[in-house]
Amino acid sequence: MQIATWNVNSLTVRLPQVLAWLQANPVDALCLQELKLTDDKFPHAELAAAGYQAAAFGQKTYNGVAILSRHPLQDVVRNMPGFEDEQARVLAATVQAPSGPLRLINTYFVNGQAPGTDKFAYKLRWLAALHDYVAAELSAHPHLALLGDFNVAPEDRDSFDPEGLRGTIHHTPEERAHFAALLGLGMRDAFRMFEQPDKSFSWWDYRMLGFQKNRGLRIDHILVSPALQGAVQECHIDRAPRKNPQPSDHTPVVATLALG
DNA sequence: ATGACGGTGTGGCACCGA
Repeated sequence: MQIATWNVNSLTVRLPQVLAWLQANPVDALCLQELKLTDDKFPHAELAAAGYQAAAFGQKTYNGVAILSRHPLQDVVRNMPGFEDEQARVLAATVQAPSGPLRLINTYFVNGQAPGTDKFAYKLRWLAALHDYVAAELSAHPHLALLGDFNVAPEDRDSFDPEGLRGTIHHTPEERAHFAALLGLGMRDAFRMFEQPDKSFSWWDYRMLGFQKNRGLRIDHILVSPALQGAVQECHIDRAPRKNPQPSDHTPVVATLALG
């Protein structure tokens, strides 16, 4: 059982790359963020031809999340119940795998722009709501994974310049406290369950040769519930798609679970 | 300090991302 997350920065532009990646990496489920398209434009047919059904939650221009799966998807929920939000950032679904049900919460965390801005305040409200939502989902679904673009570099080692960027967006104590609060629910960062190369990142700025210089951040994550942790066999960042022509600025994170 | 790159929109640049 393999699950993955990828911020594609426009599914319209990146669909050929997603299809090529799925052919080379036939994961059981793939969570996508930043679709930047409405649901009527979602490419269900092309993905079905590749063996994937999809639950999509999009909007025009910004945001948008989808869960692709080789197995049936059930109990699809859009956004966080009780948290009013005009932005399409959260999509939950249960993957009915042969090994049993696996609840996935696909999230596109708020960027937050900079501390002190309205967007940052929105980010903190959103993070607080997510904590409560994950807590509720955990009690209902022991086998739970929280995947997505977290827009938080959890630790200094998750940033190419932790000193220079200290206190700036993705690096603030407030954001990191919210990430830690998710771990406080018993969730674990699958990537950090294993030894990993130094300077492992999942996003690089398009500008100033960010990728070539490995000036990146690790902000895309897969968190797994206590009942899943014993099943996690591997987790890695796949840098290959970042080398494509016309790449997304993010690249996929993949985890392998031994379920059943 | 600013912008650098890339995507979207109804555009001729502005806004947003991270």
